Amino acid sequence: MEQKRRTPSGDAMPVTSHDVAQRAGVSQSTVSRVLTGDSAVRETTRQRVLAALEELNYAPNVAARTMKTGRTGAIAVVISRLTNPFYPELLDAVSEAALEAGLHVIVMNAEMDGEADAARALRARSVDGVILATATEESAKLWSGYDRSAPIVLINRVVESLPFAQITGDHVSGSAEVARFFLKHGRQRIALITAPLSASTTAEREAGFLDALAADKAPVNSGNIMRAAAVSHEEGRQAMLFLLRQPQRPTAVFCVSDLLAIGAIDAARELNISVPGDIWVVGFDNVQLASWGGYQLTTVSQPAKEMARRGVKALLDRLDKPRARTEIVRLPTQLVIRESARSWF
Amino acid sequence: MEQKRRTPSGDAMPVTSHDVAQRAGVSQSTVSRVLTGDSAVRETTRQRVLAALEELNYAPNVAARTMKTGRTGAIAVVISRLTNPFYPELLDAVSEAALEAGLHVIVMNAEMDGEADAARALRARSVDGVILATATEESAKLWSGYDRSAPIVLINRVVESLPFAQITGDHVSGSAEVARFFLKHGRQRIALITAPLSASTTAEREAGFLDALAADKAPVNSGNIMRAAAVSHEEGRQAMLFLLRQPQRPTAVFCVSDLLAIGAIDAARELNISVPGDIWVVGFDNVQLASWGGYQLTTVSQPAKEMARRGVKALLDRLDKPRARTEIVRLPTQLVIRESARSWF
DNA sequence: CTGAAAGCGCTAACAG
DNA sequence: CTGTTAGCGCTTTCAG
Repeated sequence: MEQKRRTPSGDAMPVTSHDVAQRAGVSQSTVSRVLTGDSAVRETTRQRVLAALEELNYAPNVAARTMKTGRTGAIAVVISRLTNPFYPELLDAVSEAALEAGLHVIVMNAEMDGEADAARALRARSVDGVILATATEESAKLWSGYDRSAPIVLINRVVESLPFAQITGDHVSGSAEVARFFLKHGRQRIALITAPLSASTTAEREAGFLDALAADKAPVNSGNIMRAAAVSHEEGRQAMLFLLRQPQRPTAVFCVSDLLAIGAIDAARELNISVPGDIWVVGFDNVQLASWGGYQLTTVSQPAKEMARRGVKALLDRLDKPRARTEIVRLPTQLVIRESARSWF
Repeated sequence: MEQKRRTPSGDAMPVTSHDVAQRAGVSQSTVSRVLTGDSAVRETTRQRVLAALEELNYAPNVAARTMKTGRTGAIAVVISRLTNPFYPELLDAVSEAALEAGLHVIVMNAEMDGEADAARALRARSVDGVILATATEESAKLWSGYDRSAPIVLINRVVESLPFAQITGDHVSGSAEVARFFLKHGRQRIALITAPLSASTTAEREAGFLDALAADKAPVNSGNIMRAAAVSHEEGRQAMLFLLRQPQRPTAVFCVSDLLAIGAIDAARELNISVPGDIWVVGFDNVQLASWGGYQLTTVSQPAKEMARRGVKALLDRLDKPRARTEIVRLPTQLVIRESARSWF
């Protein structure tokens, strides 16, 4: 057994490829060759190196490798607080896809200046690329220094003015489907609980819904459009309380997010108003919770897994061939009918 | 305006401290001094460097800095899939605490070999430390090479055989409180929905509950102890369906996790059995969802924020003074009474 | 106070 | 096939 190298204070020094080389009786570069595996090494020496690697429990110093290769093996994912249950699902999906590609995921919080942090990380080369899950028009100036060849991808939300690859759901048609669903079942007084327009997802869902209704000569009464200050359970609840206390209360409400819809259902519950007996409630996202007995929410499902998978893939493509063209992809969405909005015959 | 350096293929080269030095008319080491700020620099030259820094939009290369300083500015957090809503809340809290400390968070998925990945990252020096949120006895061998001075901290779950700092909740007394709550309100037939014992949280909650009942001469009938194969809505639901179909069904159930409890409530709902009229249901964690109208879950609250804050602090302490002693801290928990288990007088 | 110079550990030419 | 060598960009002595 060799003597471990030690600092003056007695700490064990980390094992370097030099230590491995010494132990295997080869040069340091041969160790490197075995590690990277792209250059031919005689099988017997390879075995010797492999053995030394194992015995010393060696792991290459990532910082040193990064300096040479320019690759860190990590990507930043900028996402909102995880209080909206759609985001954990999306983050999980991104993590899984990244893991498959051998990449580490650094999470940055959009509400805590995460986008600026990600921009800094990219310039500092501490990540190979960035996935923006919650970009807004506000983001545009932050990324103005980058062109389509930059390793940046948007998922979930879209920002048309940005030149990067973008993967989102087809929110317009998903919401239009909700509108037609209401009309087909003769819902007369229709309401909308929406959110700030800064998120493209919200804007598209709102437009898709309202336009489809207007196209059918059934425009929504402007008094029935509630714009929540944020996407949260409490905001959905408050908006619904307001709607339900009107003299002529609506008979169907579309909420641009499941979280708002769940707050809305809870508001109805508080007032002893039956969902769907007295009022239908529909959400958007199809989070896990939407399928559980407490809510049984009719909603539009978004392909979060697919979005994540494609986002990571687009990022990897960009790293390999920066000049390939970028595009905005819209994945199909689908109405999922459950108890919160359905007819019984 | 200076010429940007370019690669042969025409890409803009990243700005280095050399570029900044040249522009400011000083040596590269002076730029470094200004950057690190620990060495005195004449104010006028400092200003000149600062200006150049700004103009070139410089960001120091993290890999190069890491090589010199040994610090990466990132920590790994190993956590389970985010499908149990307690974990996003915990991760959010950790992220926030880490951000405050100027650290990036790399998320690793315990179910996808995240612990091994974290161990590798630590040896590769791609992270400064590791927070294990979902460690089990299984983890022990992975970390056997490390002693108390290693930058590793456990939060949420505890593994006694590990020598690291550990921050958890007082699950035993929280669960005992549930037991006494049941007894005080005369609940006779008491059941438990628990989970695999590999998680210390589960083991402690289970023991705390059962021991408190036994101490009061009200031991739980072994037929009323359901051990779910995993912590999920579906497992909670199935366990509850079984309990409710017994001839003498229980009048109170404690679930070792809110997610199980929510599944249990949904099972009761399916069978038209009233909660809390026919049966009380209590969970553990106090996730956000527990307070919403669809479940109104009585549960034991855990200080996730505090756990995260302390975990990050413990890690930072370890980095600064590796020899300080480690300990297992148990933060207080608290019964939160809501509709799923309460009496009306 | 400032510049010159030595490496951190690795990869990738370049010579044998 | 293998060893020698030159840096990657930064921090930190060491000399002025």
